[in-house]
Amino acid sequence: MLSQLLRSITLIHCFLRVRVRSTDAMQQRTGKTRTKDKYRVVYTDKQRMELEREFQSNRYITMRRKAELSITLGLSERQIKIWFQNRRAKERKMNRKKLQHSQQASTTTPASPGLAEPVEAHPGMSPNGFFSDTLSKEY
DNA sequence: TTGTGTTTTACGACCTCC
DNA sequence: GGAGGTCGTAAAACACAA
Repeated sequence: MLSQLLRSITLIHCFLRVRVRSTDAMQQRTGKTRTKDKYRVVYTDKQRMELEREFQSNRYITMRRKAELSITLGLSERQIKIWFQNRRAKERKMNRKKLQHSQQASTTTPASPGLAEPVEAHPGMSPNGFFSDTLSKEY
């Protein structure tokens, strides 16, 4: 309850801060890929395909694979990390949609146990959604 | 062509683990 | 304390109906 309130406050704060963000200041920071003239880049089909293929074989990329992909695709490790984060978010979103549809379709009949929330393919997940490092730190 | 909805990069705040 | 996770969001890019 209290934590939810705190979270809402921080999100509002984040929102307001982002609204007044200066791209000039952003540009001066190191390691950032957003610049004044390019808010974001569009990845090539090859980059997307390779990232997607890696994602299909493993939802959580290892440090080694990240370094390898960084070289072969010409992206920074940070970009690869964020791509995987966004890709997992996309998958969760799709799963939620599917779940909603299946629940709507079966409002008269209770959903089968197998249709419960699709499991995020991460064995070390703790109950509140966070993980215990086992996978992503392997080499 | 244009208005509108969706998807794709990129980020910050916060959290957990070591 | 740092790395990397989620969540929510901004804004560019894209898709598509009217």
